[in-house]
Amino acid sequence: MSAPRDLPQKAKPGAAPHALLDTAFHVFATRGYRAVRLEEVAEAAGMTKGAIYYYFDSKEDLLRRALQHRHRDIFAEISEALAAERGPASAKIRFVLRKVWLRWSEPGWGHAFRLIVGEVSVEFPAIFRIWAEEGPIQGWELVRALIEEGIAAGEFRQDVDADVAARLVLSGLMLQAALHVHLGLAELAPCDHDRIFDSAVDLFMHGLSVTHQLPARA
Amino acid sequence: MSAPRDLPQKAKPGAAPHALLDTAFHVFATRGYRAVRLEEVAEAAGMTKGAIYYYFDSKEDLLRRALQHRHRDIFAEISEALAAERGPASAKIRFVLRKVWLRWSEPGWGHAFRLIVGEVSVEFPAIFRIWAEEGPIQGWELVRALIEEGIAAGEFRQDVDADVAARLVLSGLMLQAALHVHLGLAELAPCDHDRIFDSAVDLFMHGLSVTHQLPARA
Amino acid sequence: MSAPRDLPQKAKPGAAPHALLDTAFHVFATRGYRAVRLEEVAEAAGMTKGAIYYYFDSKEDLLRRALQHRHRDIFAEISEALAAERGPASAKIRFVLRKVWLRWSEPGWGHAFRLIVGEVSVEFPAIFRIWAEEGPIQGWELVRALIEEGIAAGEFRQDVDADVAARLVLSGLMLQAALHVHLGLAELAPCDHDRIFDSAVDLFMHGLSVTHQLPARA
Amino acid sequence: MSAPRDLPQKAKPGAAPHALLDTAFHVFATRGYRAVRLEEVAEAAGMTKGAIYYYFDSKEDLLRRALQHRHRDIFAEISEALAAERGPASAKIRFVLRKVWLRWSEPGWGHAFRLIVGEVSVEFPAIFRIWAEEGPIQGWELVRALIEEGIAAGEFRQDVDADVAARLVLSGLMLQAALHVHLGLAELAPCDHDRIFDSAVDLFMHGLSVTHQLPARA
DNA sequence: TATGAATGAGTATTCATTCAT
DNA sequence: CATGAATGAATACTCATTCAT
Repeated sequence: MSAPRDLPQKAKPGAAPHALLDTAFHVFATRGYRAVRLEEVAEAAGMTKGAIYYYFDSKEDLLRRALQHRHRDIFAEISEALAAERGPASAKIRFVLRKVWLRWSEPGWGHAFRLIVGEVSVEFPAIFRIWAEEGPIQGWELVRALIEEGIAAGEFRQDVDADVAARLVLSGLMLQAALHVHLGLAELAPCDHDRIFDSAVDLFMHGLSVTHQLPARA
Repeated sequence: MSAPRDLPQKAKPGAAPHALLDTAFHVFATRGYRAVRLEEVAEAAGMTKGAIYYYFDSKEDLLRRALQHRHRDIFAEISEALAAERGPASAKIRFVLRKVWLRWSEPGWGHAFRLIVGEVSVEFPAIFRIWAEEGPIQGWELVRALIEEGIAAGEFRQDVDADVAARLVLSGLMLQAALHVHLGLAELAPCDHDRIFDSAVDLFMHGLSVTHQLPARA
Repeated sequence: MSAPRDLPQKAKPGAAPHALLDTAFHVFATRGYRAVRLEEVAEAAGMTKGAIYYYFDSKEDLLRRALQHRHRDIFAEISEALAAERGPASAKIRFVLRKVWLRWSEPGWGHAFRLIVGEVSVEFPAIFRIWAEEGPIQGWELVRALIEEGIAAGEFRQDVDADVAARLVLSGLMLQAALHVHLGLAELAPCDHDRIFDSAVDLFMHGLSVTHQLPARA
Repeated sequence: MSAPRDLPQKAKPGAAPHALLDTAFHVFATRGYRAVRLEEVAEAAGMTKGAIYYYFDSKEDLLRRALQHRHRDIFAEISEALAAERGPASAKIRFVLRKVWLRWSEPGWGHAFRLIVGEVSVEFPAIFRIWAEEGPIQGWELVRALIEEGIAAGEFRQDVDADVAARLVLSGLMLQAALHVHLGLAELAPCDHDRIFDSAVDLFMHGLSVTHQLPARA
């Protein structure tokens, strides 16, 4: 699936564009849309430039379709899966966060993040907008709803700002995934992958919870 | 910084390159390093391509210096400022977070983030590394230290994972600044700028605080 | 002409290439040999590029054969028809001119003229030469002979330059047909189609005729 | 002026595009717009491809400007020169025809004709239209007016179709120039250059003149 | 026969870089 | 210092041609 693809093999006719899209996405994400020559994409896909132009109108067209093809509306999927979940809001939130953390930790995701935030956002703003709406924004709304559910149930504090809370935790995990897992910060500032998730969610849940603030010691 | 550059001829250092660096940074950040032609940078700076080559060796050189020039070691500055701060760890953390949030909210910062994460990370990994070390990583360490100070002082829970907590809150605020403040998400999912900060810090402080978990209402 | 072509496999000669040749000729003539892609020819002919290569060796081969196929040695035909004509030279000339004018007025002829004069002349000079010899030059000679017949019969002036006269009238009608009838000048400078022929022949005949020059009125 | 240009020499700065336009026109006219590579044009102009793109946006742009640059509104010039002419309409017409015949006999004109009729007409119809309007059509009108002047003066027959007469003689001379002088027919069907003009004009004048038709001998 | 897929040499175009003035 | 002009290597894209099926 998200495997880097073993390139040299002959692409089956008919399925060729499919494999091509995966390869193109991978190459663009890894090396940069602008920085990579179409010929390199072709080579990586085991074909020649001409073949790409048989299927796509231009480099831009290839990128667009590659993005569409790779695009999985993760929060729509999660919403569905969530419907089957029972239990308190905190459990549901934990469920959601685990799902996204796993997805964002998949190999290649960080490069996709880089591609979209770094290049698509300036070169194809319309595509960036779609990503933003179906990605982060939808995520914020899903989690915000769950937090509000928890507030209504008395599980979380009345005065929690559900919207901002959702934004903070998802943005935090997303950027951690991008920087730490994919962009090399794991080597510069090592931290166990599971620990990041567990501690982050713990902290987040503490922040939401109904509490008694103890008087400061001093 | 704005070093005079040792060039064969009588190069009068200073003024001109200074403005050029700002312009170059702005144009690269806004429109993309790869996507923008040097001629456009020159035009934006009110000179011609040739003039740029009087000051810089190449487009890459221009980018490097522009990044250096714009780079302010924010956490070093904050560390210094922090030295004068009295009060509990929570106050110090709030002080630090406010500083970074304001800095990250400055116009153009989000584009710089885009430039660095999106283009520099793949094209000039060494520069990216420097940015990472002096930026996020240093930030994480500064805040982690303050959290540990709070833990030691009994102000925060003993079982808080200071490292991850620091990562989460800084990553969260950083990506919020980039996406929300600069990359257009403010229009797609409006949220007041100050509220994001205030609510986020509130949530974070709650998450750290020593608390009495009340029995669930039901 | 529509020769079966000796190809390695069991090539069923005939029908298909015939239509193809017509289509190819039309497309090349209308849109330009160089400017048109073979794929467009194929599409216009209701087949695919590959099929064309079953019948023809190359784009050039297709053009050659299309030209041959469309080529009708008009002046040879006219010579034959002329043999049956009785009457004075002027009548024969009128007969010939009417024939060529009608032929040159046929739809598509102007584009063929364009193709041959505009593209074939520089890209395939040998083909152009054949066209010139069987077309204009043969025409000039045919008409010149008729004029000389008229001169010998005392019908035309002794001092008429039969060669140049033939050239002038045929060139004039030919370019009028090309420009006026086919290349759009009819809209920019309207003139009735039959009138062009009738008046032109009238003028020509007056020019040839034995006359008494009257003294200028003033 | 219309000299083929001695290419290797260094183009003076500032005047470069001027020489380039001439060269480009020459190369396109001689070898075909579509058939010629931009690099060949550059080479012929003593520069490199890049330099052409410094001055022109595209190959098409170069052609357009080259056509404009070379374009001399011959009939406008002739109209002016004509104003100084005294004498009967026949003399004026002879004057005009001589002018155009000389112009159309200039080296390179036939190639220009080929370029415009053969390629420009199908690829850039708008430019072709302009050429048609300022060339043939304006010529027809000028000569038609002179013929009408002659008719009014009693010099020419009342029943001459001035419009068609003008068309015929100009088209005849134009195509003779193109085919005979420039496109190689002079070798296939030799005819003295001056004789073509003199005999053609003689014939034309006879055709226009007031005459007494003698009874046919038979 | 005919097609869809693929090729690769060719071509227009771009753009970082150079340099005489 | 600065510019206009020019370069040429790189790159997107085209299209005649091939070929397995």
